[in-house]
Amino acid sequence: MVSSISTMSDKPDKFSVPIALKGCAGLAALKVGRIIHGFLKKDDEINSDMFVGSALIELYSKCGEMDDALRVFKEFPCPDVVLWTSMVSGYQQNGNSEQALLFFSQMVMKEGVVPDPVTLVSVVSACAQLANLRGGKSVHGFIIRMGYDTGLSLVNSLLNLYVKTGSVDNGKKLFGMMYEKDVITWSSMIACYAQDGKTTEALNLFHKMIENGFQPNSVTMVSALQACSAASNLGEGKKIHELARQKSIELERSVCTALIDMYMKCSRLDDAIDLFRRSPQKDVVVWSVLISGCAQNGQANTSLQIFNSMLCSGCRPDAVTMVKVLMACSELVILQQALCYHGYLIASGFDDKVYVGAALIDLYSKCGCLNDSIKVFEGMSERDVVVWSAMIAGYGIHGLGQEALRTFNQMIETSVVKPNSVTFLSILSACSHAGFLDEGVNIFNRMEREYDIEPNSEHYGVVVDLLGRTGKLDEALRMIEQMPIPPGPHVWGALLGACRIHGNVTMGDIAAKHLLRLDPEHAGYYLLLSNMYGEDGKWENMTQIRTMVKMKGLNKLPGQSSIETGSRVVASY
DNA sequence: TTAGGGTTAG
Repeated sequence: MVSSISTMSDKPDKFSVPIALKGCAGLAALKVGRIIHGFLKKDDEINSDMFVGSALIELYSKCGEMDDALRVFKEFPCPDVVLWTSMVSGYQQNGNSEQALLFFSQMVMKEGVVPDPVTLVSVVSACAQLANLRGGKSVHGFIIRMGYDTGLSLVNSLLNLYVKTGSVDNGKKLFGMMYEKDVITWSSMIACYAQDGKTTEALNLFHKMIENGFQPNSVTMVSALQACSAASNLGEGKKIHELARQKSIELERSVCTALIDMYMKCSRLDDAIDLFRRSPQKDVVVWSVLISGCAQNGQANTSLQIFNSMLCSGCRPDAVTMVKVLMACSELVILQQALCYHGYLIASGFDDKVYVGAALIDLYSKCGCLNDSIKVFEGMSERDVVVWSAMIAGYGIHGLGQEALRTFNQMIETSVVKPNSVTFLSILSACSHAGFLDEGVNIFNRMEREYDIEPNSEHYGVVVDLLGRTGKLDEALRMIEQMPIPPGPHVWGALLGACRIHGNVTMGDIAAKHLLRLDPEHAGYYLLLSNMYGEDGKWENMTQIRTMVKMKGLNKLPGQSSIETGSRVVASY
């Protein structure tokens, strides 16, 4: 013991230097690391040691200095697989996965270095980060051929690839074949289900994991909470909250944020705000959750107040925050303020993000400035399905059915983007607003046949509305009767509206009966019904309905509008 | 005596 200490204190050698460098990397102590590196340059033996080299590369990549890492790497004429791997993983962990894959291909193709399981973990992670399923799958094939497919870390990284690319089937298959699983395996599979909206599967697996004797950690809980949020499952969410409290991780940043989001999605503003107040680190993510949560719960004004508090607290907004703020503006139809935020977005360089563009398109079209939506849309170099859908919806809101159809066709014919369920809702409602019966019905029929998208209750609602508006009441009713899923209140509501327009009280009665059963608290439907009776001279029925509304204490929500002068809202009704 | 890897919040 004594002798080893005296050896250590003599002079650093190729054994002690990597340990010291590793310590620096762990502490992100770049300055100290650089000093050590400086000393080494005088000693050729230490400097050319590959263990020292990889420790240096690790230090620089953990500190985000990939240029320095590359300089170290280049000093080795024949780098071994560990040095190559350090570079690949360094690029991957610094978010430069393209460069990681480039390095990997150079290593294998040009230098003939055989990758080992550790290299492949970084390569698979790079594919996952780029959502490159094809590349990842071919690496998966290689891993099987090499017989590496029993290493837990490597298989976990493959599972993560399927999570990130949304390939639930591949993930499920791999998960089923794994004979060795750890908490990361279970957490990844839960995330896979949760992110795909398979909330029941996610929560079932969460319970199964506990039954199998694994302790969920904060990562597991975040995914399980995501499932609760998506399903608005307050009961399960509260149970997970209790579990987090027991494990004293309730206020850990990611858990706390996910909990706040869950309470917001379950309309429990008070619980969400209570947690926010208690959260020790208020970063831009948790502020954004609060801002979007308030807007989603009909408190867009509060959203903007919270945004101001956030700025006052010194927290800088990012692109996601700004999108949430724009959504709140869109809700409040306050254009002047939104214009300032658009200016800020451009100044911050956030405006090149696809989801920012989509939010701007939505904002301008909802504020009545369709031309600005078009300008944003046309200025975008990259358009995803949300962007296309927002533009189609924008034309729809403005009654420009022809333009909506043209955009929809342009999307299908000229881009690789595939329409999703929301796109169809947008185009169908554009057809409905414009009274395009044949086009709407045609698109509705193609939805499942050509795009394998099952229409949901909302899609049916829009088509019923379309049929109803154009007077095809019998067809509308037939469609409802033949629906493979139970018709929601929107569907019967659309029929009732059509019955009122066309004075068909008999069918209106049928629709109303279903509606009052499905959504007995919705005052608007009672009003629609009583108006219909009134127009038909059925005063007795009308009085009956109005009495019912009074007895139930329901009030139709007053319509809201704002007046904007200069940059402030001066009145809100 | 020394090295490189896998899951997390909007």
